[in-house]
Amino acid sequence: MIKVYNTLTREKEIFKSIIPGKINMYVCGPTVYNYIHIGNARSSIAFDVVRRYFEYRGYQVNYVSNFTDVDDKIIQRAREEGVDEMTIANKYANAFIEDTLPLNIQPATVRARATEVIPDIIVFVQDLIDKGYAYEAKGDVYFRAKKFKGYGILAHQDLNEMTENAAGRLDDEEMTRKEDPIDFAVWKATQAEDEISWESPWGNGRPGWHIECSVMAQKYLSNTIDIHGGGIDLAFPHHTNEMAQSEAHTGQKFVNYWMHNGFVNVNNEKMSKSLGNFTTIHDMLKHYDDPMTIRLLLATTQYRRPINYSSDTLTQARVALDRIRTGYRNLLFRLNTAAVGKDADLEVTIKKQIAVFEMAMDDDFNTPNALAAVFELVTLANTYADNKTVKVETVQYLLDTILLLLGVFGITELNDKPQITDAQKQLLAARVSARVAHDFELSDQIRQQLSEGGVIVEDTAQGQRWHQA
RNA sequence: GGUAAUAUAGCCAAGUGGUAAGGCAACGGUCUGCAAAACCGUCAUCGCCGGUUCGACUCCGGUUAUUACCUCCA
Repeated sequence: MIKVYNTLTREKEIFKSIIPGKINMYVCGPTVYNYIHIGNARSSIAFDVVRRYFEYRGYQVNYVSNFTDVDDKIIQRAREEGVDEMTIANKYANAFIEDTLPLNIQPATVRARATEVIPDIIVFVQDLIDKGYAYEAKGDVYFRAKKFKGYGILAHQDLNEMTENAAGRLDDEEMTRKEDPIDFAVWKATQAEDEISWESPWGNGRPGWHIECSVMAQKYLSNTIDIHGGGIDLAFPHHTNEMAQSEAHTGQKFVNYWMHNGFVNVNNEKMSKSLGNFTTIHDMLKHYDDPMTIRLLLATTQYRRPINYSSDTLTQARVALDRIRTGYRNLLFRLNTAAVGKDADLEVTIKKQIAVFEMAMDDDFNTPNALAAVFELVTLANTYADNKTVKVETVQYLLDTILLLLGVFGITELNDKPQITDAQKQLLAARVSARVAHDFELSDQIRQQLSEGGVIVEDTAQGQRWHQA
């Protein structure tokens, strides 16, 4: 029984999919006008973990995410760089794909793009007009927010105050177009001749922000979807508006479970493109060669909580991951010297930790508690590996279990295939001989030499063990 | 101003009405030719003030601080 915190109800609810065994989820992807930063990555990773856990639990997950590839910021960026909008959009959409690959984020089942669904958007908007939920004004089309019952409840905002706030921001010209300051654009008239645009019943224009997600969620999933995810900042206005549009359009509930991840902070301030205090994944990957550390770092905090990003927390995550890898390797080394059979008692203990892991993840994806269970298994692995005799089936079971559970966090490789030179192989062999001969001076010297070449040698009761630094 | 969230050891971070998981760091042991790795042990009374309760860190009220959202933003 999996419980999911639903932003709409502000409660953890028992999860039940519409179709048994299958899940339709939509996660808001980036507006592609810049490289993604760690905050954006957190969102992708948080929902990747959600997806992987559902898959671990046996669900078939249909995961749709989008690129919003037409938008004010893209147009502005194109202006600044003197290129057309699609050049910008394609560049950063590709960068997103490149940057998320090393982070081991599974590709969406469908990766949709706003510009690919313009005809669907136009149909959608026309329907809103036909139903009286939207109106055209000088080429723009606005949604009558107050006509939609319950507008604003997702973000728990007071309608009157929202209206006041909105009014304060609008200029006179906008006020004359909008019936109500709180109304939002579902279609925007083209502002300049050279701007990207599509023909529509309301003249040349482009989609407003929000509408693309409503359209794509419906087109690639269904009228009612199980889960809709995104950063907490999207609760308002983005998801609020999506919900209003979609439900006005279909007359059905749009989303059963709204999930929102917390922010990544830097110095206790949110990391954001507008504040300029962001570290892009693109840059980070250039200077940091162990992207799995990011995945572990994010797993140490529950997805709804804010997380502070710093070199300290990153280092701690790196060390923690090393501990897991070392334990895994230590046990893996015993595979060579394991006896046939299994240790039934230990397997019972392992199963207990699996249960702890699952209980934690069932509770709204409590990765910190789940991770604690993994660490218990690592300690078990190290302790077991220290035994005089170990049984091959149990060693393998423990190895498989650690990898299986970490796989839910997207950490799917713990022992990168070591690559050593023939010379290093010979040195390792020579060192074994030296130790047999009790020539410690020579063996220490060889160990030093290997270490300089990045091969770390350790001596155990079962002989010489080595790994790459 | 409105609406929320958060406040737990040096750091990161879970958690329950009955005396605080896990990781990092630190300290002390064990093992080891040495080293490394590992294992064992030690290390907090939960922002502040009240209240409810036999008992609260866990509920209620207040207070302080921090952060976020209130149409750029994951």
